[in-house]
Amino acid sequence: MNIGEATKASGISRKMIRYYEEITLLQPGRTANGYRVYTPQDIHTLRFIGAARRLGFSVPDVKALLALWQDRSRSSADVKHLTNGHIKELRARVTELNAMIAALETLARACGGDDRPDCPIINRIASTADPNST
Amino acid sequence: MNIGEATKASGISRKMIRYYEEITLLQPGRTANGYRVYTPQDIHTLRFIGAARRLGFSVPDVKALLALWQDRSRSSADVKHLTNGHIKELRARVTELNAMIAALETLARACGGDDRPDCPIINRIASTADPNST
DNA sequence: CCTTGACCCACCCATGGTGGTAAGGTTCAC
DNA sequence: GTGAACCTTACCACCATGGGTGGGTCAAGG
Repeated sequence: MNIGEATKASGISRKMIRYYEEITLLQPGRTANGYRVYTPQDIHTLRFIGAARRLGFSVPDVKALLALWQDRSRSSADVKHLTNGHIKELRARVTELNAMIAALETLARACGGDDRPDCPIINRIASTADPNST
Repeated sequence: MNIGEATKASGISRKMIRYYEEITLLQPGRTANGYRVYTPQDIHTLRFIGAARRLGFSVPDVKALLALWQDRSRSSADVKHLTNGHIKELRARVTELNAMIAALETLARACGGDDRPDCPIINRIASTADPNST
C-alpha cells in the first residue's frame, strides 16, 4: 500500500503521514524506487494516532500511548495516569476559556451595539490597560 | 522612555514589544542612536494590547480593536460584533474540549489503573482506530 | 581615560501541527 | 511514447512567544 492509499485508509493526510514518520511514530518500508509502503498494521497505527489526536492528546502523548499500546507488559496504571494528566490539562484550559467568556459576555451585555461610539467593551479594555486603574 | 522601562510599565516583554511594532500595532519613535522611545500613549497602547490578549483576542482581532479604540467615530456595534464573534469561537472551543473530557473521563473511570495490561482506554483508542469498528 | 555592567540593536532559530508549492522521478493506461 | 496520476524531497507559511549571539552605547567609578 502506498501513501495515497494509506491516506484513504487512515483519514490522515499525506503531509501528516510523512510528518508522523519523521518524528518516528511509525516506520513504513520503502520500495526499490523509494516509495513508502504501508502494511495493514501501519494503517492501524495511523488510525490509532488519529483517534488519540481527536481526544486532544498532544503528539508526544500520542507517542507515549503508542509505546504503551505496543507494550504487552504495560500497566494500565500508566495509561490511566497519562490520561488523567491530560484531562487535568483540558479542564484547566476550559476554566481559562470560561473566565474569558464570562468577562466578555458581561461586557457585551452592557454594550449598546448601536451607531454611537461609546462602548463599555473598549472602555474596559482601555481602562484595564490604564496604569492609573490599578 | 526606552524599551526596558516600557516593559516594566506595560508588563509586555521586550520581545513582544518589538514584535508588536513589527506587525505595526504601534510605531514608537527612535533616538539618534536607534533606541526605541515610548510615550505614555505608547504604554497605554501596550497595556491595551495586553488586556485584549488576556481576553483571548487574536493579534489580528487586537489590531482591529486598536483601530476602533482610536477611531472616535466608531460604532459600538462594530466592537460588539467583533466581541460576539470571539465569544462564539471561545464557546466552540469549550464545547470541543468538554466532549473530549467527557469521553476521557468515561474511559478513565472504566480503567483499573493497576499492574495488569488490560486497559479500556487503550482498547478504545485502538478500536476506534480499527477500520472494522466503523 | 578606561573598564565594567547594564542597557540597546538586529538577526537567526525553535516551538506545534498543519497546509501549500515547486521541481523532479515513476508508473500505468492508452 | 505520451500524458495523467502518482510519488519523492525540500522548502515556505501560519501564530505567538522565547532563546541566543554578536555587536553598539551609555553612565558611573577607579
